[in-house]
Amino acid sequence: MCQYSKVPPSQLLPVIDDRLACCTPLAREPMTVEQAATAAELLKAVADPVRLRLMSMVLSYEGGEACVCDLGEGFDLSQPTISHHLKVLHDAGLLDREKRGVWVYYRARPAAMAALGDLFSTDLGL
Amino acid sequence: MCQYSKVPPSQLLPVIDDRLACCTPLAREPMTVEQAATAAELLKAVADPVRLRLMSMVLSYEGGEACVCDLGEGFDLSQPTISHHLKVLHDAGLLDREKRGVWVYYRARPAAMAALGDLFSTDLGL
DNA sequence: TTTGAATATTGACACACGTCTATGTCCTAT
DNA sequence: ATAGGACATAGACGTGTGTCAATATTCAAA
Repeated sequence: MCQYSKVPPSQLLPVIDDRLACCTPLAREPMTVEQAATAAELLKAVADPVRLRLMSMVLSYEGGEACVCDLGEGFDLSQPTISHHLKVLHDAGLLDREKRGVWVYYRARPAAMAALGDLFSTDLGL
Repeated sequence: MCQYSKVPPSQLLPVIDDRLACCTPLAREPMTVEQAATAAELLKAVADPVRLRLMSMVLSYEGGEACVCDLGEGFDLSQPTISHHLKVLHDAGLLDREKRGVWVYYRARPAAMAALGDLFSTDLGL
């Protein structure tokens, strides 16, 4: 629980990102070396139980965003460790970050989520 | 290219697996610790550029299966390293393995692929 | 301006991971 | 029975990763 009393103010504007519109579905044709490298970076960021839970918490919070002070709970981990995991997700382009006063809010980037979804999509091209 | 002359015989029967029907979508509610652990194992297996390309090659091969002798090409890696990566994918439940004569054929497990797809699915529940 | 709280950064450490060489196993053809 | 090829396993080695304690930074309240 946050120990400060002020209420988080506004919603974040959705951020549009095209850096990740690279990921072909896994199943249609062999990936190129570059596609595989890019996709693997994304997947490595998310391939950790703590980071998966963090992503899932951010996504299911009201407004799709969450304060670090709320995210830290439920983990038996030190504050720097949580901060580290959030940084990994942010550096991979999966989470957006906004500081409001003393707090920092994280929000999932739709483009990155879509890129992950596309990787494992099974629709046959139409 | 395979150095043996015999032609790969039959198709594999599709394998039905329920061990992986565990993965809730990431976005609807916070994952449990167990869900995150299971999903992270799957993701870690696939979060490597070589393994991504291997998966993609297997999936896009005719009949959805591929011989190790064909998979090894296109990589600047030793045969044991390719074998190691295939084992990782197999141990994670992503690839099925069948030995036919001297060759070994790998085939993607639909249930595991579906589990990965579900993780990042954005459909809202219906 | 000083204090205290929220978060990030740094540096250290143990462990996991990707790769290789060397070797083993299993199958087929001779 | 033997030889050779396809694939797996074992062991070694360097690098990457998750974690922590300690410290720095930034902001708000008093």
